[in-house]
Parts: sequence; structure tokens; C-alpha cells
Amino acid sequence: MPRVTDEHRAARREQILDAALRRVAAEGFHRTTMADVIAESDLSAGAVYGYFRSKQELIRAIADRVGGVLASTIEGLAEADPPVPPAAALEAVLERVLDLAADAGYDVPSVAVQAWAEAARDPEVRAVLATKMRRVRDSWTAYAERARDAGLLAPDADPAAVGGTLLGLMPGFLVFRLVLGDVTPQSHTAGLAELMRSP
Amino acid sequence: MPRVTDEHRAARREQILDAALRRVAAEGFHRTTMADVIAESDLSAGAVYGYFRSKQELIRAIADRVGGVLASTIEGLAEADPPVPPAAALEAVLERVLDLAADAGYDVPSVAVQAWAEAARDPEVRAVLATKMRRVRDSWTAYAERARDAGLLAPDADPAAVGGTLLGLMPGFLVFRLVLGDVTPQSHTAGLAELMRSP
Amino acid sequence: MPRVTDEHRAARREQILDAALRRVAAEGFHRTTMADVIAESDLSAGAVYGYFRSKQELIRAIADRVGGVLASTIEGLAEADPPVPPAAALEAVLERVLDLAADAGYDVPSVAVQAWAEAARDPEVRAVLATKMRRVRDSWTAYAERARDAGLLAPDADPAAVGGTLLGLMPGFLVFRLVLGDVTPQSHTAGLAELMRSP
Amino acid sequence: MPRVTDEHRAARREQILDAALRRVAAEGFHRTTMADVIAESDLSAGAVYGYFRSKQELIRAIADRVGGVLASTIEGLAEADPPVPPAAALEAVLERVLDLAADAGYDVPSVAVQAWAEAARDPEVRAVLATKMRRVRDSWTAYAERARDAGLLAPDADPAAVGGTLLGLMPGFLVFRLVLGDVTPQSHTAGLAELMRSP
DNA sequence: CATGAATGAGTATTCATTCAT
DNA sequence: GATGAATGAATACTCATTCAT
Repeated sequence: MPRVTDEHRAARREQILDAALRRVAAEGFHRTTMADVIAESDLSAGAVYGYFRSKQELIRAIADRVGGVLASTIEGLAEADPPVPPAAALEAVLERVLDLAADAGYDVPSVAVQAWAEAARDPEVRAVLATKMRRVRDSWTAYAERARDAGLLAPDADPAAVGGTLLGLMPGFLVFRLVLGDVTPQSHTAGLAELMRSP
Repeated sequence: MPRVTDEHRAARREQILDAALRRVAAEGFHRTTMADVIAESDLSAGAVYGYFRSKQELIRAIADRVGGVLASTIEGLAEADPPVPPAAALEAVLERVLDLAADAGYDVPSVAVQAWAEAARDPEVRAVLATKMRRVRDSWTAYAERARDAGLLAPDADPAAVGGTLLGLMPGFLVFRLVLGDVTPQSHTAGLAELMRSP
Repeated sequence: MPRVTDEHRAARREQILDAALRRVAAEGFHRTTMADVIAESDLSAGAVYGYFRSKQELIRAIADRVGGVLASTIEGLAEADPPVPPAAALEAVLERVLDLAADAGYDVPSVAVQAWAEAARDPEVRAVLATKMRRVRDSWTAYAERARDAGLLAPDADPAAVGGTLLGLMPGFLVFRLVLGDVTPQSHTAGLAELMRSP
Repeated sequence: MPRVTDEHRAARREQILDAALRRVAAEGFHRTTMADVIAESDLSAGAVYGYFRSKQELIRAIADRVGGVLASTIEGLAEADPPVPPAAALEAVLERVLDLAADAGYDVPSVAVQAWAEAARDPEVRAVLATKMRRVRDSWTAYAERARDAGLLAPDADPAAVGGTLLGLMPGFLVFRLVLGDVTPQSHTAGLAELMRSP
């Protein structure tokens, strides 16, 4: 019955990953020890190492997971029909990102920032995050195309450029939240609407 | 002879901080050991600990330094007169941030991202970065006021909101550079210009 | 199979404690490094720290052990029946304390003096030693009662006072042995017999 | 003017020794750092090392000082005329030892116990203490002779044995004070009087 | 001579990882 | 497979001592 075993394996992996995400969200990558993860996952050291060959591999899996969660969230929203104006679209995405923390049971933005820092050191983390980011950028580009076609942007606007800028506002949102704590989806996108009203 | 002594102390602190910045830019905070910093600084362990009481204090000093360098850079540019349009202003700032790496002798953006991650764990790092970020936000807000008065923004545009959005694009620039490697000041600000042309 | 595990744990603890006692008897608490203990115990650093969370905890365990060994020794003898005269009783105890060094494989008196010095600094060591000392004092008091009832002391003698004085001669014996090296159980108790012959 | 210089040197030595005694009484030998002593003495590192070539030499000087203080105290009292009974003589000495702490400005008994522990490791400390102890033992022996001649002891009592026993009660007094905290000169000597009343 | 900045060997402790049971 | 005791290299930090100024 390989299927049961596979399901079992997948469930165990999930269990470990969830435990690790909770600890990393709370403590960061380098203050989270494997012993922490092992204790939080209610498994043995041997078991954890049966699913992740090293801490680095676990870190990569975490980066993959967090990148994936953010990407899926954004993709889903950017495809909404009919398209809403850019500032509203971005606001909706940021709103949804905040909801994620509650849904996931751990602080998604905090782990995302940890993952960026790790990308500076580990090319594999960088590659994992790059894949997800490109996916999201494409998604925003598709949104920009549809927005342009719907007359929300200039007819000759470059969708890729617009997509990049919109996505480019998300890291700032997460960092400001983390450091300043005084930004909201509304406040962070209000300026964009103002800029679009420029003469 | 307090003057000589004070200058000497300041120079030594600088020497250590520079060494640490170089290592942290290359390896990140937690892969940089105190032994690395000690070797790179050409001082002894005791000497380094005479200037920084712990690794954490050194990390805070690094966060302060990097935050300060970025803040000064941006402030200087945002005060240029006469004001240029937002996208051009931002582009100039991002351009200057890239130059910093060459000037400073270490990868400023990489250290900045490390510092954000550390802010998630250390409230003192958070406080240090928050102070700098507020300074820069105010600086951008002042810019937005001047841009509005110069007719570059809608007459009733909210300078604070515009300032927040412009600053909010910078973390994204650094993160995309780090992870994707394919963004330039031009590409990152092009979308903003497009959005401002919206109907 | 908790029983096997518990026994195993106890045996390992003993192994480490024995190693530490040997080193401390030879070098004192603060010249004995954890590396010394680790080497002497034939275990790894991690293993040792799995049984004792810190050097201080190990020191407390040593104080407890040495205090316990001395206490048990004295208790056993003080309960001998029929009771012997005080000077002879004390002499027997001091004799037995000297034998301990040979039996235990390390210099018990030396470690005891170290423990007293440590008690000056660590309240927990103080508490551990206090418990043992009270036990022994009670034991001597019980002896004094029996000696009084056997007509070896004045009928209205205060057993607690006598017990305190008899126990009070033991530290002096250990200190003189350590510093002067020229005392024996006989010489140390001879004066007591003389004093009891006073007119 | 060598005399002024010598006095000056002696005063400086005293200043350092006093500072060290205060710190050692409070923290013990091995938790007192040379930096502590230097700070407490209000001198520079170089100055302190000009008077004591090493920490070990300072420790020996402390042992010498504390041993000397205790010896002088006891000698003075044991020579009182006419002699008092042994228990009263001992009580007076213990009383005086307690006063020392107040007079000296630091906890003399605590330092004495530290010194005994150090004697286990350093032969020079051992030699220093041995000299003082012999002096005191002789002093007590002289007392015993006089007490015997005054009819306070049996006419054929051995003064050396009696002296050894009386001195032998002092370490116990200091240790019990340190560890149990519930002994007084009265309580510690009461049992001796009881024993001397034996049938 | 005095200073105190600098030295650097030494110390306690941690933690990713393995492997005998 | 699963366990968790054991490993040991690595790490942050200390402190007695020196010596250039």
C-alpha cells in the first residue's frame, strides 16, 4: 500500500514544516534550533532527519512554503474579474496577506523577511524565492494587461513595468509593518492613488 | 588629553564596525562569527569586546550604521531643488543606493535586508531602524510637499501618503535585486511613471 | 523500559560526578575546567551537559555528594551501641573520615573545604550543606543523649550543646590536616579528654 | 628620601590589599577579578602589578593578612591574666573574631574559609597559614599551661593537647556561622562547659 | 614612573547531526 | 522504521598580564 505510506509521509513532512514555521516566525531562522523544531513537532530527532536531511534543507522548505503561500494569495486576487483600479487591487492583496497570518497560525510576513535575508546567503533559497516572485510578477503583469484593456491604465502602458511596481510595493509594506508597525493596506496604497491623480 | 583619546576610540570603533560590515555583507549576521570580525579588524578579541560588549550590541551598531547611511543618502537627494517628478526622484535615489555599495566597500543592500530580519527578533534593532525610517519618510513627505507646490502632483495631494508610497518602493527594489537580480532603478520606477499617466 | 533507562541515567550521572570529584579533589573547584571533567569522565561535552546543566550545578552536586558522604559516615558511628565516651566517639569518627579518602578514591576532606568556601558564594551550596550539617548535628545530639543516659555525661547535660561542640571539632580537624598536616584523630581528641578530667 | 618612598609604597600596598580583601570577602577568590581589585583600589592596572606581581601573589598576601589578623586577635586574648576557664576563654575569642568583621570593614571569616580552600591548592598559601596557625596554637598552649597552673585544669593535663582542642573549635565556629548561620560564641562553647562537668 | 588599551590563550556552553538499540 | 543519547567542533566571551606612550 504505497499510497497510504506516501500520504503518511506527506502528513509527517507537513507536521514538521508547520512546527518549524511556528518557531521560525517567533524566533527567526538562526535562533530556532533543530531541538526546538523537534520538540514542537512532537517527533524524535531521527524522525525529523528522516524528512529533512539538514537544517538548511528545512530552511529551504520553509522559504518555499512561505513564498508559495504569498504567491498563491496574490495570484488568486490579481485574476479577479472585472479588474479594479491598481491602488484598490494592491490594497486588497495587502489585506489578504494580513489575513494569512491569522489563517496560517504564524506570522507569515516575519518569515518572509527572514527568507529574504537567507536568500542573501544561500543560492538555493534565492532560487526558490526567485521562482515564486517571477510567478507573482507575471500574475501582476497579467492584471496590468487586463486593467489597461479595461481602460484603467493608459492604452500604451507597459503591463510588465506596472506589474513590477505594484509587486514592488509589497516588500515595503511588510518591512514597514515589522519595523514601524503603523502602516495599513489603506495607508500604504493611498499614496499610489494620489500619484495617479497627478496633473 | 581627552581629545586624542576620544578620537582614537572613535577610530577603533570605526575600524571594528567596518570589519564587521564587510563580513556581515558577505556572510550575513549569523554566519559571521566574532572570530571573523576579530580577524578582519586586525585587533584582538579583548579589544573588540572593549568597544562592543556583545555580538548583539555590534549587530545593533551595524543596523544603526546601515540605516543611517541609507537615510542620509535619501535625505540629501530628496531635498534637491527644483524638485523633479516622483518617478525620476525615486530613480535617482535608487541609483545612489547602488553607488553606496561601491563607495562603502561592502554590499549595503544586503546588510539592510539582514537588519530587517534582525528587527523581527530584537526590539532594539527595531527601534534603531524605526528612527531612521521615520526620518526618511519625513524627508519624502517634505519632497512631496515641494513637488505638489511645484505642480508635479495634484494640488490637494496628501504629501505624507505620497511620501510613504515612494519610500515603500525601496525595500522592494533591494529585495528584487537580491533575489531576482534583474531590476534596475529604471525598470523599478518605470511602472510608477506609467501609472501616473493613467486616464 | 523506563527502569533500564533510569538506571542508565543514574549510572552516567555517577560516572560524571566521580570524574568531577577526582578532579576537584586534586585541583579545587575553579582550577578544574569542564574540559577536565569531560576528559576524566570519558564522555563528550554534550553528554556531560545533558546531565548537569552548568558547572555551577555540577559543583552543587559535588557539595551534596561530599556532604552526604560525611553525614552518612558520622551518623552510622554515632549510633553505635553501647555509647563510648565523647573523646573516643569523636576519635572513631575522625578515623573513619580519613578512611573515606581511601574508600572513595579521592580526597574527601579537601573537597569538603572547597565546598565550604563555595558556600560563601552560592546560596544553593549553602543550603545543601546546611541540610547535611543539621542532620549530623542531630545525630550527635542523639549520641549525647544516649551518652548522658549511660552516665558518660552529667545527668543534666544539654545534649544539643554537647552535640554541637563535638561536631564543631570536625572542621578544625580537616583544616589542620590540610594546612598543618600534623594532626591525627588521637592528637585532635586528646585535649578533649584532658578537658573532661578538669577539676 | 627613601623613607617617604617606603612609606608611600607601604600605603599603596595597603590600599590594594584592602580593596582586594573587600572584594574577596564579597565574591571569593576566583570570582574576584584583577579588574575588580583595580577598580576598587582606585589605581591603574600597571600600579597594582607594580606591587603584586600576579594574582596568586595577591592571594597569598590576603591569606597572610587574614591569618595574621586572626592570630593577633587570639594571641592578645589568650594572654589575659588571670586566666579564665577554657569555655569562657574560647567564648571571648570567638566574640572578638566576630567584632573583627565590623572593625576590618569586610567579612574576615569568609576570607579565612576561602584561604583554607586555597591552601589545598597552593603550597605557599598553605605555608603562610601554617605559620600563623602554629603561632596561635602555641599561644593556646601557653594559655593552657597558665590555666593548669591556676587550677583550672587537671594538674597533669597536657597543655599542647588542650591548646589544640581549643583552637580546633574555631574553624567549626566559622564554618557553622557561614553555612548554618545559627551559632553564637555562647552556643558554640556551651557544650564544652557541659563536657567539662562530666562525671 | 604611571597609565590603561591591547593582548590572546583559555572557558563554559551550544547545537546540528549520527547511530546503536 | 523509530528513538533519543551521545557526539564534538564551533562559539561567544573573559581576564590575567603586558608594554607603548
